[in-house]
Amino acid sequence: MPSARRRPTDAELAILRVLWAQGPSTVREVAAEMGRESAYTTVLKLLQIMTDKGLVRRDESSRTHVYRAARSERATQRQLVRDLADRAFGGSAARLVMQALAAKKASPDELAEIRRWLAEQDTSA
Amino acid sequence: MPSARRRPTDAELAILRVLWAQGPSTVREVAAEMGRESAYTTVLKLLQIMTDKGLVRRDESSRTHVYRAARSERATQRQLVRDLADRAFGGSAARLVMQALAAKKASPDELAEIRRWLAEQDTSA
DNA sequence: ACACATCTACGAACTCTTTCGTATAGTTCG
DNA sequence: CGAACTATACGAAAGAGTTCGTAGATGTGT
Repeated sequence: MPSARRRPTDAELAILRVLWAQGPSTVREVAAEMGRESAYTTVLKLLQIMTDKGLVRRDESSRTHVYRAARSERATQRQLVRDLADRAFGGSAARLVMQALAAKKASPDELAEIRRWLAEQDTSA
Repeated sequence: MPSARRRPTDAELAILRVLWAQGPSTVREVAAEMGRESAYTTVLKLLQIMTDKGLVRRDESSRTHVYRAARSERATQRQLVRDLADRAFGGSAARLVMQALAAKKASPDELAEIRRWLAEQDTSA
């Protein structure tokens, strides 16, 4: 039984974003945050599927269930980046990085943050 | 709204990788490069669909058609990075960059290349 | 010409994702 | 109690993606 780690679909990721931003939430809270783009039962169904897949955990102790993301935003982002690097960059994170910097202009602040990060890599290596 | 830019699917991306690496190719050449994981007609069907979508161009001048990627590898990579930044990083390329660096250790050479890139940004700005 | 190989076109099946309506049960409150 | 409200569960449909078999056209070698 291969522990095939699947990446979240688009709709699933949209829900995860809400859960990461707001913390544990009910179906209604998630649906409200997503606007009228999805009906209440659509969000409910997605959350049920995501529970089966292990993407979210469900607290059923009260009648109104409360959902929370099973994995952190950072861990999920890492998985997605790794996946994209493998699928489109021959597994090279560095090449992905340079395309990322080219794809959207980073602000001076962001560039500074990246430089700081790189400097830390130097000292810690 | 005809110019709704869709991202290539997994199977499409696998084929594009072959076309980028090998240049314009026939169905047989693509299928051979992909091993026995997909039957010949599967590759053919995908290429037909990709032609309709505008992902590849088809040269029909000889009986055996020759396909080539419609967009460059770089342009496609950029689109994918932008898409991922929007879906999972709040549109911030810089945050994606730092996760990319964390997701897979970059080699010293790669880190040096990134520093060089950053330095160029400085001088040109 | 005939047999055979190779090519494209196309349809059908199957899975996965996404959407939402309806059914049903628990809660609230007049 | 009973009407209105809110919750979960479930089914089904619609769409996208993937796979491959079969049909039919075209080329090749004997």
